[in-house]
Amino acid sequence: MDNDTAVREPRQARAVERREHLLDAAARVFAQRGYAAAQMDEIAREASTSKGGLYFHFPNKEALIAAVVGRAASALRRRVTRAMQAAGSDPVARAEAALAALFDTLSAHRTLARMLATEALSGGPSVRDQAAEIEDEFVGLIAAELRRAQEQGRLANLSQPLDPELTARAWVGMARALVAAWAAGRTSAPLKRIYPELRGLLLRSAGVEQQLAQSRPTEE
Amino acid sequence: MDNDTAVREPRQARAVERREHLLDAAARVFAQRGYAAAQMDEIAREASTSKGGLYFHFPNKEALIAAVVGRAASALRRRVTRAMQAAGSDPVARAEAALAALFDTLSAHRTLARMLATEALSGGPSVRDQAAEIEDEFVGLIAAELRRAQEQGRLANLSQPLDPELTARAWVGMARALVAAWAAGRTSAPLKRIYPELRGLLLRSAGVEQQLAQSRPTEE
DNA sequence: AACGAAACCGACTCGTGCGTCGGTTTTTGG
DNA sequence: CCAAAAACCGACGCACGAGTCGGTTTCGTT
Repeated sequence: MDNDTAVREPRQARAVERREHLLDAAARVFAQRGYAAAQMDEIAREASTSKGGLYFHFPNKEALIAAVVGRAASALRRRVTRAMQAAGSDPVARAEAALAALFDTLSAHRTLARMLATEALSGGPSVRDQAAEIEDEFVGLIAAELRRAQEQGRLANLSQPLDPELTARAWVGMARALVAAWAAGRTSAPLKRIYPELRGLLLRSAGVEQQLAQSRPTEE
Repeated sequence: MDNDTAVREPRQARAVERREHLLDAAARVFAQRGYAAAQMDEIAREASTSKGGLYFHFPNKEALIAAVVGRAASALRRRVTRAMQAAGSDPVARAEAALAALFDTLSAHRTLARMLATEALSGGPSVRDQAAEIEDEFVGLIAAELRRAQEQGRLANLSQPLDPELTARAWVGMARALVAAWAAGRTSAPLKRIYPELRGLLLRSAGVEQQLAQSRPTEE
């Protein structure tokens, strides 16, 4: 009938939607089986399509997992930066918000957590590098806030001032370790109890004076 | 000639020695290539032997990496427990000594660090489990000391006392993150500077009063 | 020396799973 | 309604690498 008021999705949109669908399926399979054990056939089946259809959208397995990891990273990045903005301008609050968002997001999606914290390491070197870069990105984000906090004298002043990047990496390492243990079911502690305690460890480690130490439930 | 004062190694010893040699080669290759990409052929070549010879000592690839990881874990365990003994009876000193030994050992052997911190994750589920168990073991070791320290009132007394196991896991997570970043060359900080700072982060995070905070160079 | 067992060798088998490709269906534009 | 392009299908080809196996060498024993 009418073809200018048409509601049809102009191909591009369909393609994007389809791609998304495939990525969902791939993420599920990769998360469950790990990179090596995940088979392209199974991913296709999981997406109710065929290998040919899958290969129409992604040139090979490596590119597929790269896309999956990349998308997960974007989602994470979005959440973290939003949380930081919402936290205002206080660097300590922003750094803490970033960690909280990271922790929340990962623990809300076991799949995503497994993906980034574990399975990404089992792919080829390219995926490993990709995962490392993502981690570095978050470390950088937090390190920047710590640096500002330090300049404002919000951190403990020690004989030698602490290195923001090193501290940020340690923070992320803590969070990752706790999430990983939880995701693998190796810890008895329920999630609710973990974060507040982690928060305490983080802040104390950097010598932040905890004037407003009320546990503020992790938003979202 | 004489057969009771014989110096010959009674086969058993030779076998052990050979096995050790093979494990060395395997460790190198696994560390460099990762589990999946490491080929039995290459390991054999690295050990200047043949695939048949390799398979005479190990039934399959899985068993081989399990042995490699197991041996590395033993070495680590030996060092850590010795360091703890040497640290005396003070629980805080013992916990810290354990971490220091862990950090020292890993950072002294890039190969070993890659093995445990990274490559172990890329093996099959069995290896992953093995690695997780090893980590849990160290976490338990440290958690026990933290618990004692807590009972002696050496830790910050907060509204709710901190969970020793969770704290221990966070500590190990920190150490692992820093070692991994260093081993992958993603951090500019030289090793010498890393540990003292890590030590500060650790102790502060648990609210330990640092009466004897002198940096005591990591022994060995 | 002579025998048997342990240790070692490397060419071959064989399962597996990635990626291809000719063909079919669906969508789009005219 | 009709091409033509896009999207999809799934059987097949093929490389790869773990594990096997018959044969050879080394070593200890008598």
